Amino acid sequence: MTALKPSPTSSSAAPTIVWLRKDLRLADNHALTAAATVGPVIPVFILDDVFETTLGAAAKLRLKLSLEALSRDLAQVGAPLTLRRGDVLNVLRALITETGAKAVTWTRLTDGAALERDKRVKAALTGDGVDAESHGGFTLVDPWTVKTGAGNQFKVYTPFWRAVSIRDIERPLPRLKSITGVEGIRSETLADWRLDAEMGPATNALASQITAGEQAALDKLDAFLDGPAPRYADDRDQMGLPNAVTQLSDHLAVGEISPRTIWWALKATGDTPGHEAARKQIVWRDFAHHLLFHDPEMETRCWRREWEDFAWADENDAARKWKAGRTGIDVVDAAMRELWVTGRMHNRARMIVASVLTKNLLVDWRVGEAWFRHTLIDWDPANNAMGWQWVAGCGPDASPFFRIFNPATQAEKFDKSKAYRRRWLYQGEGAKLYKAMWPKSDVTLSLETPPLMVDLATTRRAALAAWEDMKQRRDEKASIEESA
DNA sequence: TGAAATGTTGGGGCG
DNA sequence: ACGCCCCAACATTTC
Repeated sequence: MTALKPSPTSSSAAPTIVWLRKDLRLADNHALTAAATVGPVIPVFILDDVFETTLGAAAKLRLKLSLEALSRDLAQVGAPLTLRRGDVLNVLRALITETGAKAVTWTRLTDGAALERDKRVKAALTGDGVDAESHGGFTLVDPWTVKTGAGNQFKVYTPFWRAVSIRDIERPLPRLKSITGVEGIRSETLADWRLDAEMGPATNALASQITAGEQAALDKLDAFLDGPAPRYADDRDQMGLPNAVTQLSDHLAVGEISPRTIWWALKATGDTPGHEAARKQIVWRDFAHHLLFHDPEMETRCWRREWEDFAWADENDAARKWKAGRTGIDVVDAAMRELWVTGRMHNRARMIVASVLTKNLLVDWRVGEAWFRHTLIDWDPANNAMGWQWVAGCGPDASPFFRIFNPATQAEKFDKSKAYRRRWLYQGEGAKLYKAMWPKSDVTLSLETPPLMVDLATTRRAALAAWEDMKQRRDEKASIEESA
């Protein structure tokens, strides 16, 4: 992480390639600023296997919209975005040959797939004699720098929050107003990438629900600070108040806004319980990346490994009904439609639907994780894996399996006015959007909901029994090992 | 960032 | 006035 030095041998410095990935912004972008400070810049986005295989259908569409916005923004400040598809190392080496670039910068990612790739790229470029330099900023703090008093990783959120909140969080860098670019670099065409292909006929409907780009993110942040921020601690759980939350999750996922920008904007504008609750949410995101960094298998394996023995069901008919929003549990079906139509879901609703899938339906959390990955525009590897495991009971923090949400009780508490359910069910605005998106679906826009697919009290008891079973098998296994 | 079951308490109706 | 019972409200424990 040494600072780039201007080339000592020529007055016109060699260009620097800025390899953009999930930092699609001009403000508080250390990789971009470091490069722009020393000479001409070649911003490049490379569509590689990691993007192609990790992103779901909705996230790919979201990425497309973000790249459109970034492309406009970069052209406006003088350094047009280059698009290339292929193996990252091949693309970077080709660009270096074409342009005589001497350095590559990027913003670090620490999830498993990206980390593997980036290590390989850094080693190879360094071997080539190219200055390869990674920068922080995707999270508030680098995941490996937060340690307990004993020097270990954190496994519980609250102490992690305390440790992060007393740290000196870096102040965001100002937005770059002018960047020296390089002329005549071949770029592929975004449309050719067909990033909307997987959304199929729902593409336009979903796109109409998205406001992409750095400016949109900053506008939403301002709107939040000017309005609901002081009441956020109480109102954030109210599913019928979509404007009580920041709505920044999809912007964060592609890096159109940095968490440090949000952190310092909250610090600067208020000291209410609402402002603190919002900062806590940003730190949850850091916590997720902290956990994933220390357990790179967390996306596919239970964080508490002993939970691999739990008798989860694989994809089944119950799971398919859950995905389709046909469970007969009104708040669940409403939430699953919100997910389809907007590519997002209220945080409280995410916990409720996840609890129903993993506990009342006893379906493997990975089925839900995969569905969210497919449908969320704000999909993030760490947030998604942590969230699902947290609810399923096999994840971190004090969330034992017997914390089983009662959807009816949750709806009564967090959708008392029924505004959320009305919006997404029956004749609500959201329900109409859903119907327009899936004209051939069997969803009727009537007051009728399907019958409850399961009895909540019975399935609750069954889930607790399954948990007892797992514990018993674990104990038996332990005693066999002991006697052996 | 549960929910249900169980335990405790205290006020009021009533004999 | 007093004890008894009922039960709502709240607290604690258990799953």
